[in-house]
Amino acid sequence: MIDYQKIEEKWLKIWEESGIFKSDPDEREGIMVTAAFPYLNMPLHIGHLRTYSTADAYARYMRLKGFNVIYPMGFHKTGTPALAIAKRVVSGDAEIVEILKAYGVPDDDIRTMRDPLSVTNYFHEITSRGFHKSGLSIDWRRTFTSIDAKYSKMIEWQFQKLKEKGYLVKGTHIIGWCTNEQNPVGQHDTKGDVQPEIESMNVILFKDTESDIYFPCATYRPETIYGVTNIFVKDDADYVIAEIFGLRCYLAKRCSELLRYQTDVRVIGEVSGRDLLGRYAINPITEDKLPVLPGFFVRDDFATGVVMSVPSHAPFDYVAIENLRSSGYNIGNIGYNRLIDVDRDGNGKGIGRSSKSDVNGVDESIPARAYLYISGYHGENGTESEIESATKLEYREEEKWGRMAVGDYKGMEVSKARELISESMRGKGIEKSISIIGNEDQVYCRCGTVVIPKLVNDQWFIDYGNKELKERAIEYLPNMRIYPESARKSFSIAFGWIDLRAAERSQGLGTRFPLNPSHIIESLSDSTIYTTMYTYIHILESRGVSAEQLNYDFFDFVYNISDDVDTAAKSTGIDVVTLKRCKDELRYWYRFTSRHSGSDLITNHLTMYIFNHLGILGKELWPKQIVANGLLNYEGKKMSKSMGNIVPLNDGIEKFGADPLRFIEIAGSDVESEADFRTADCENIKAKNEWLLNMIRSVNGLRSRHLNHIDYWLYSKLNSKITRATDAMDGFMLRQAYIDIYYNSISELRHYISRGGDNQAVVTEFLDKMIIMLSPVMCFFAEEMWSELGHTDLIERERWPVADRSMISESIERLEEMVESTISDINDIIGLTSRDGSGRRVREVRVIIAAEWKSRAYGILVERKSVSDAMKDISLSDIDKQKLSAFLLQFAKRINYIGREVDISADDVINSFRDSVDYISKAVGHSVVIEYEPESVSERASRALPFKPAIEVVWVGPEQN
RNA sequence: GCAGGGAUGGCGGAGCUCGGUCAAACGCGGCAGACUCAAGAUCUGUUGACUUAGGUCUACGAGAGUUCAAACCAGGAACAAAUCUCUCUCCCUGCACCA
Repeated sequence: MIDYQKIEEKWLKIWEESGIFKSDPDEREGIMVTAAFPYLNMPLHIGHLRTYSTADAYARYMRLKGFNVIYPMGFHKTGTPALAIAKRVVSGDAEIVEILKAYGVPDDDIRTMRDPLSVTNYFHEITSRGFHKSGLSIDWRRTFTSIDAKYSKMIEWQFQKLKEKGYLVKGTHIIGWCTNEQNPVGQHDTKGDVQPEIESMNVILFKDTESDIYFPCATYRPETIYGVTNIFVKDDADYVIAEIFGLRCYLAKRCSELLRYQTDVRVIGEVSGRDLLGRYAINPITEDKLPVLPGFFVRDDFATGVVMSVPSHAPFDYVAIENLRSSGYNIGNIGYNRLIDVDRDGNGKGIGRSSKSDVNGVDESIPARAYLYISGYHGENGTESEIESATKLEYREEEKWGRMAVGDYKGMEVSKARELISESMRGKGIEKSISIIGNEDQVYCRCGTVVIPKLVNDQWFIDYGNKELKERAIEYLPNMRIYPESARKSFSIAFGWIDLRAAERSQGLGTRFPLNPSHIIESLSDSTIYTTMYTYIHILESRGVSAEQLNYDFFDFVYNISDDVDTAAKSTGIDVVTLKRCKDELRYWYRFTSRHSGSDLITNHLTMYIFNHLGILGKELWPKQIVANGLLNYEGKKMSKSMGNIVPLNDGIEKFGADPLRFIEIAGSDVESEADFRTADCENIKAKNEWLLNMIRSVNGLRSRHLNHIDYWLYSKLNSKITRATDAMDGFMLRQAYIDIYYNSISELRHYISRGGDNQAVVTEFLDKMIIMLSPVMCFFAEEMWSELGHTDLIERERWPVADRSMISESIERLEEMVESTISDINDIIGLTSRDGSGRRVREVRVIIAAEWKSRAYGILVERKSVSDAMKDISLSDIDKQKLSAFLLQFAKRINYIGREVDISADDVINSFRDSVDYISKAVGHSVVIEYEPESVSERASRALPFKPAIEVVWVGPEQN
């Protein structure tokens, strides 16, 4: 068994000692490969390795191609998740302890995570170790973290530039907010990690008939204004009269308190819900007089606590009305007017068409009632969740297929009418809007408080909506190399809608925001142009330059915004040589950069990466190549905390071996698609590796001698493989490349051996080149096999093989295929025909090779695409007309799609089959004779085709046994 | 809701850019055989249905639609969709202050 751990340790040590991955500028072309640096609030799992190993394979490939390559790596410590972890650990949150344990963090270590810094420091160590063990070819001299003092200096400069160019703007913004902790609440701050979804809702104002106070009714469906029958309030709740929207309104007391966070609310007086009952309000559009009634479903902590009732189209309203009616409550004269027709196929009926329930016989006269029926709600025993689903279904269908049946927009699609109605009411000042948290279930902060929307004033944003910047990005997009190509579209869409992006936060680790030092620079914004720093950070470190020296002059000079080295030297106190080295090295490595990340970062990080480069830096420093890879599943399922199926990176390497893991992640699927790590695949690769190693060890037992047919075949396969694989690599089609390099090579070697191949020189060359090509992916194992093959230098110093085109022979490969397919045909025929139960046995098998003229005739037919033309062709005039037409006519039906065949003479085919006759006999288990069509007496001989010999199975009857 | 992507055989997953060479690569899994005292690993074959000669039929979420070149001679008619169009159903991803 191959001991992967031992091999890994061995080569890690040798790589470390040789310093092979440290690179400085030289006469070669430079390439910098970077992957989005890891955020350190959790250990990485094997899924994260996908990006890093893919980037590594690319770096290694380009090294083999003769480029000077660096693959540097930093660490991201900025932001709030680490803070959230520390807070939860301090508060003794059992859940976080469980999660960390699931990631393999020991109890004792968890207890040390009492502040964000120790959280990130802890994971920094673990992650760094994981990167080493994964075999990433990183130049570790160039590492840093996003909270280093020098990093902060660079970020401050970046924001200075953004400000100068007018990309920083102030504005207002709605966020999730915890009223208890007085903090913004993001996904990782909520119970269950749910993202608070902030939505806006319409509020329509209905004037009280007795006063100038309004009922502000929150609704998603302003178009139903034509069918409002009454107003609902919560009768056992407290209400207030408050000034809001510049008017006096009735609001639920609790709502008035929440709405304060997003608009001005001034409470004037209090009133109980019960007091509101019996009043009347005026529909501002229809001017109907509407009674105020108690609604069982009305909440006094959501929106305004005042609801307009449209019982014909809102199941809750319908149920509330019916309940009141049956309980004897005096509801006055309330009827059901149909406002919207759902008519999907023009027959006037359509309710419930998209539902799976049986909708036959539903009375559609009152839509809300019909939807309740479909959803299984039948009277008294109905549940709220049934009403809920009726509501959803009705909203959805009416939105999608509904047309207005009444009002000013009669006949118009609901979705369109809604907008117009809303617009018109806003114009008249009778519709306003508010923000609400739209999640189905309430969202709670981890402290237990309900999350509410809050309007933030005076917030700084990066203006990615800046027209000129946007245009520049859109224009530049086609100039970048993007893999997979489909990601280019995602970018172009993201470029279209990216707009204001908050640039600062009130808490977390990171660089202070220069324009508001009490805030921290938001952590996606502080990691956009940091890749530049990889190019010179080691110079600063080795020259003992301090962070304080890194003023704006330094960065202006290094980033080529200024050429004034003397000013920079003077104001920074850094010597001219060092300054110039920094500048030169930045330009050297930035001539070609390859940026790697998961495809999930296209719409945020990668887009911001591009925009910041384009916004601040000169064109020579703009991004050149982007690679966005898909994610990784484990045993067919997404890895997640809740599924408990997370494999931490370091565990994964120990369990599966870095190389098999890398192989599956890098080459197991196309870059763009989701990869799947399956243990079975991993075992399969390990077994193949065993076989390869044994193969290599057996090479010494072979001898070199003159070349046979099968040796040429293997050479041809090798060289055509090199051509294809190189093309695939250059197009970032790693999976395709490695099917050829790995799987196909192994089966070719197997075939070679089964055909009696045993030439040492041939096998050695095949293995040498194959292993070199394998090394970008299985870096440790390739190194080990390379040394097993007797090489003393590191494989990293080798060159990617170049195909010897003279060794590629289509005909040799085709002949071999013909032999194989003939074997399989013979087996099929025997299998099929020996089922007759007669007990007869095969005496021998005749393989009849087509006459020479057939391949000539076929070639002409392919060219002419016409049987008659081919018949007339003078070069075929020597052939018997009858035989010729019989032969050609069998292709007539599919004449337009028969392809050109490799040109092989009948002699070559015969020789090849005669050489292989023992092999064929063995494979079919019967004696085989090879015949040439013109000389054959077999009645099947005429069936022979140029690329497919005729087969005759000769039987011995049972009586002769 | 908005935007993007997808639906292929027991499973995963190619192919669909340029409709005929696709019963559909490759890998799992299943079955049979070899090896072994045995199991595992490995190797070989097989794995839609039917079939006594290399073939036929049915198939690529559901439903509908679409069109072309050529075929010993002459005149006439005509064929094909995983792949194109539309509709539906279902699934996945992103949607902002969050890494």
